[in-house]
Amino acid sequence: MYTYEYPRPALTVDCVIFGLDENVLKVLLIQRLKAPFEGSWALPGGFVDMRETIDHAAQRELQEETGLENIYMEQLYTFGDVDRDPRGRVVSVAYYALVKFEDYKKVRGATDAMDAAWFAVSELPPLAFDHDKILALAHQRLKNKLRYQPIGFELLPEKFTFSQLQTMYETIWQKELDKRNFRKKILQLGFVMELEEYQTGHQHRAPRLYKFDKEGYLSREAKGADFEG
Amino acid sequence: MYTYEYPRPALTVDCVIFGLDENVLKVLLIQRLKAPFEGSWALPGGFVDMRETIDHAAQRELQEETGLENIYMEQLYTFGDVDRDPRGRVVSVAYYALVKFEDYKKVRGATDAMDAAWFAVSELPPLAFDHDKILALAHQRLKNKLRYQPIGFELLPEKFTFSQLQTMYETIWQKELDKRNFRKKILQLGFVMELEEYQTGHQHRAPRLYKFDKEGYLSREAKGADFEG
DNA sequence: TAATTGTCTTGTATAAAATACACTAAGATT
DNA sequence: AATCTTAGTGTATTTTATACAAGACAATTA
Repeated sequence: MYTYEYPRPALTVDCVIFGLDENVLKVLLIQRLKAPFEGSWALPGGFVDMRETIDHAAQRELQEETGLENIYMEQLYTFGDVDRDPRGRVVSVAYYALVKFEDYKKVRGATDAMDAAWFAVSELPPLAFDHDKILALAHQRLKNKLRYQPIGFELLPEKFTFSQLQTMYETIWQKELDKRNFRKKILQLGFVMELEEYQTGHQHRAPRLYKFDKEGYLSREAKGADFEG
Repeated sequence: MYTYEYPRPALTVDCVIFGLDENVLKVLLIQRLKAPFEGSWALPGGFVDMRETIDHAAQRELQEETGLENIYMEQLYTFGDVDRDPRGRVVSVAYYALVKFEDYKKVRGATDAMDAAWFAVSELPPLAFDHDKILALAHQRLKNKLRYQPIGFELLPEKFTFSQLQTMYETIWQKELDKRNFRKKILQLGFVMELEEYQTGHQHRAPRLYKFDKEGYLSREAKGADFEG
């Protein structure tokens, strides 16, 4: 038992993990093992330990509930409404990340969850707590972030075609893009490197493969990829 | 005394309040009344009560320590390193806002602080805790936000001249702008309304006054003031 | 009242970036 | 060889960003 002079809210973390399955944006959910919301689907998450940073808590909870390890997540927002948890006052710091769906396609419910599974963002089950709000904000942020930073490469295999890249952008933005202009813009940004390899095995012309050009990206960033001034 | 089954971090809020004094970007600090860091300058802030949202806690603490009331603040980031507070584990949700410096020029240390005062962002005293980190992040965010949203009008009097507006942008961005191009861009954005009034009393041509055009801004936002696609 | 001072206000030419748009190329299959 | 399907490419137009200099006007002073 732990005693304090003043009452303290409990502190949790919640993780919004996005992945791209073909052309569908999905999110990783767990099925809750305990009350409240027993059996409901929810974002992976849990209580922050005293001896870990909140970033670490997010990583740990994700691992414990879904098995995903070493996922770099970014802090999203802290949710602190008074009645967001029926157990009492619980403040939750939300994180989000993009992962390669292929690498984590088969998730199992790990230690602290009945089950874990991917759901299309457009067809979600009812979620526990205020997790629908958290997820909506994360989706919003994802869309914005993609504009300025070359995240999203994390969603693709190491070598990818221009079609795959474009489809990813179209999926996350929910909008069709022109092939030629898209190619022009991406090449101009210098985020990708052309490879001398082609993706074969389909019944049509073999598309060239590309990979993310980290150096190109960083040198651009150093130059100051600023928009205004 | 309050007892819990598991230990809990304490939860605080901290507020970064920016104001523009002539051409100098300033931030509102308080001088701490108690240990730790007694007598040090720090961001206004304090513990979250059980029956208030974290947003409310930020407003309340700001009021209690500086007297500023009804300031709309935006959540910035949550700081959760293990050793950021010598008293033990304390997680802090940071908020930031812009206020009209003129309206709050004379701050007093209110109930919970020895003193409160404005400091130029470029000439800060040593700060308590990790408040330098918080402030740096807030400044960063402020600069970015100004690009996309017409905040900053909160920093000016209701009626302002183009010079004042431009000087504000130059101060926050720390960069000189071309007068003609600046005027063109702002007018094109439709954020301001021309008034039939002029600012007199100086020994030179009287500049026209403008005010923030909320309708113009909102209609633009509805149209989708998007940058890409 | 004419000249001076200091800021306010305005336009145009050029360069860069975004957009719209349609055909040929090349594997795979029949 | 013909067909199917996706890959790949260029140009003209519009929009936006940038660079840049002179006259307008109110107040003050000679």
